[in-house]
Amino acid sequence: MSVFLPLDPFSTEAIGPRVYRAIREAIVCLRLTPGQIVSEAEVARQFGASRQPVHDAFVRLELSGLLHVLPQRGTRVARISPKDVRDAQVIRRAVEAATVERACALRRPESLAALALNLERQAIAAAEPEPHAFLKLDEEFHRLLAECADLPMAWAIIEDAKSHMDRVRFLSLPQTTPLAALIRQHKAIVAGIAAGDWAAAREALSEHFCELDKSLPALEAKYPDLFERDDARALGR
Amino acid sequence: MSVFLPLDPFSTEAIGPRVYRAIREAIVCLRLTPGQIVSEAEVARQFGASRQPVHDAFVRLELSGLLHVLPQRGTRVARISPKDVRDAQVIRRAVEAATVERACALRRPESLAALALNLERQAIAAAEPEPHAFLKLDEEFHRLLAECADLPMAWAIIEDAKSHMDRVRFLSLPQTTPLAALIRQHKAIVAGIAAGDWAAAREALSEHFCELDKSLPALEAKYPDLFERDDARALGR
DNA sequence: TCTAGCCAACTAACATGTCAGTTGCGTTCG
DNA sequence: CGAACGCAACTGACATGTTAGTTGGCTAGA
Repeated sequence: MSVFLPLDPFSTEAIGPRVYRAIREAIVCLRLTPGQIVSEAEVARQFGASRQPVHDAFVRLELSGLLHVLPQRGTRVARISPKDVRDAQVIRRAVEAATVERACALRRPESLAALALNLERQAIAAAEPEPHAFLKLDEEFHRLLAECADLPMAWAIIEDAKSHMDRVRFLSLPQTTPLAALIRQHKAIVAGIAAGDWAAAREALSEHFCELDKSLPALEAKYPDLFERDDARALGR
Repeated sequence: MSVFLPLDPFSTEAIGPRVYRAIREAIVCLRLTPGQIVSEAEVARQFGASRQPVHDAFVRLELSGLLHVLPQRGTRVARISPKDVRDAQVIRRAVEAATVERACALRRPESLAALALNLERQAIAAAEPEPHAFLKLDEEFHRLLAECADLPMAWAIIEDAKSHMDRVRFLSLPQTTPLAALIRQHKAIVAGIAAGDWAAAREALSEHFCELDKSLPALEAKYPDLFERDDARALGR
């Protein structure tokens, strides 16, 4: 049993992007452990593909900061770096605020309808014991926000920042913030956009980012091996 | 005579990153024309390297939106897209504002000293007829800002956004904004950070972004072939 | 003249071969 | 026992071979 979701053998999509998404998903969902060593050849073997598409994926994941490639030595899944998580949050807060601001200015009816539909689905998914469906919808929600602002570049950045924050969220899944609060904030954001009320939307968004920081120190104490130490960059440990 | 700066044959740095930088620089400085077709094999030949490092560079440049790769068909230098330029500006404004805000909070003496030194050099470079030195220092200035805020992620984003804006700037080089105004804004930003006066720094920064928009329509009319048309994505043209 | 079809030449995607650098583990020598 | 050496096994970087998909031009047929 592999840590990667198997590739659909009937898909006509190129292998490269599918391998990339599969590896990324495994990292963000912590099925690839922070700090774990991975090798291009070994991962290629697991996918039944050649090293080339895996190499391309590694290049992209290194750019996102999810992998650390040490030339001629090896590659490891980036440990969770509290600084990186906080920095990603700063970036995301700035970019997503600008996104919401523009969404307020545009108020695209189709995108707002898509957001409303997504909100309904969130309410349903929140009732399930399995959090996976909700997390997927949460991702979709923020993608739709960027679409609503007609800012695809913003989504690329938010997606990257989010990946670092999501690993922490996955780590704290049992004692996570009640989903009801998140949904309430989501609804307030959409309401703000629909009303063209930037201040309200911005306020709701900024609440959305407050939770994470509090849980970080406890998690770091509980799972020290998954966290980056400020010193020591050796391959060992 | 090639559009690429030749690679230093004595460098011990890996070929990949050097090829990447050389291609990127050629695109941003418009020595590779927007819309121009490039091929991995041909570029590799020009560098005297294999296709592999060029391929890796293409992957990264496509992610930045500076290249458009059409699978099995070809790759072309992205035309200047007014929407992309404006979107990049929105992103950069948001991220760089957050950067300056944090720089104001940190007020790192070493980074401020480096900024001060850079400002002096800008004043000297502004006197030269050749704008290249100044543009290099401008790039350095914004990198130092991110360093001052201890936000390396922000610099990666700003660098990407900047590349799209810089192509427009290169296009308008003769009738560009007087450098004196830019330097004045730079000084105001640094003064604001040094004083911990976020409002002042933010104000100076936002002036910094006002120039570009005005020149876009005229440039688009003057060089229609270098600009993205909203329709038509065919390889021809 | 126009059209349909074939084909050569190109592309990037994918696969694999080769290389230099790194590492860790034995072994050998002090 | 411990330090130094050497070697085998690994890594990703780089090189190159192979393939499928696209394109544009030529030609055969109307």
